Amino acid sequence: MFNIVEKDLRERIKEVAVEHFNSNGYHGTTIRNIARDVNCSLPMIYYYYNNKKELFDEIIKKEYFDLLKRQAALLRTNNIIDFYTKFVYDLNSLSNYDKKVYRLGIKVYLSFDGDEELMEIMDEWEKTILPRHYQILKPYLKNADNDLAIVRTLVHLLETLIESIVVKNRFLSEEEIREEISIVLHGCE
Amino acid sequence: MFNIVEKDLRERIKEVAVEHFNSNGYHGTTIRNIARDVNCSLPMIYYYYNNKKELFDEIIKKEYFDLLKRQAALLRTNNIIDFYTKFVYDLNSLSNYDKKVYRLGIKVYLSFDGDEELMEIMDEWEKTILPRHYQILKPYLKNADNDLAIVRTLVHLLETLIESIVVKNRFLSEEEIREEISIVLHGCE
DNA sequence: TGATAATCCTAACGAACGTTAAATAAGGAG
DNA sequence: CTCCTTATTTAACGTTCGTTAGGATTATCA
Repeated sequence: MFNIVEKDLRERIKEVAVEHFNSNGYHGTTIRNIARDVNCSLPMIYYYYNNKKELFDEIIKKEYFDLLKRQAALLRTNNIIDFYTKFVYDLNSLSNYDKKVYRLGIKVYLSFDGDEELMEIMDEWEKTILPRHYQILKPYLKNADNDLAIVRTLVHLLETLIESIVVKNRFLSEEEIREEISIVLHGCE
Repeated sequence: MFNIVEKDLRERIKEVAVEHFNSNGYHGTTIRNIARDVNCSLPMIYYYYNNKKELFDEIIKKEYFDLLKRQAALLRTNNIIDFYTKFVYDLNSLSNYDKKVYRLGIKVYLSFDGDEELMEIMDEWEKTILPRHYQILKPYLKNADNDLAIVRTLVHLLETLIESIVVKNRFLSEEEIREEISIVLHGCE
């Protein structure tokens, strides 16, 4: 009746699971510990999720990819360097939950967790990355010979910056982000 | 007596352990499976290593950091772009064992495995990275205002390239490596 | 050869795991 | 009030885990 203050149990389970999978990996996470932190009984987790793997998969397939798409949708601006700087800088203020989902996704992306099925989904997504950034950068690129290399380098740099913020949980200032992106995109303004 | 063909059992255990920790993570790896693949009895692993964690720690503390130091020692040349290109390119031909040790180390570095003690060792090493590359790049840097940013960007790019080769197990051609490094180090020749 | 130390094995321990059966509680519909 | 669905619990199943006790085998060398 007055269950407004308390989130849906199913959702709370998922949130705690993100925390645990993040800190202890798939095999290091136990349903019992999740239940303890959620403050519910152990079988309740089986009431909402068929098994451990299904819980993990839902986090990656829904939460992580939703997050990626939300991030990708942000991408519009006039100045290309401002644009990418803001894109990375805003990751600093991602919610803790989103950061952990992101981190977990990167873990699967690097084959540090998850299984082959999830990896295939990751590969599919990865194929879209370079073309997408190429489209964004196209109007700003000048000489045709190393255009693709610039896009590749930028994507590589973005990867490390994202990793720093999301995985290593560091704060990167707008200035240092801008400096590095400017070095790769020098001449593109 | 004629044990020449067969490697030291202790060493073989470690090699198989690298394989398992790599594929399944710390918690996903079982002593029993290691023993099976080594073709020895289960308690033999406890004969050479006090417990599972000690086995894992030895791989990171000895094998991984030995590898990092071996790699860092390679760094001398005339042309700075050639130099870094070769540095990355040569990772392609690392032995499978070394690649797996490297991968495992990165996993710990990103806090995806291991514990806090190992993380501290990682942090110590990390502090040496920027100064070391700054020393190497110093003679080639020109204007003082964004010198440090160039070093940082290069180190970040190197990180992703290393991850591509070692973690994602991709082959990167010398040309694409050179292109990306040249973009970051444009003007430094 | 025979003692001593280094290797190696079979067998088992207790604990923790993923998962499920079965019962109970709560809440609205008729 | 009864019935039925949904939500939740206690208790346990079988399995696998890390680890160890205790004995067997093999090498070393006086």
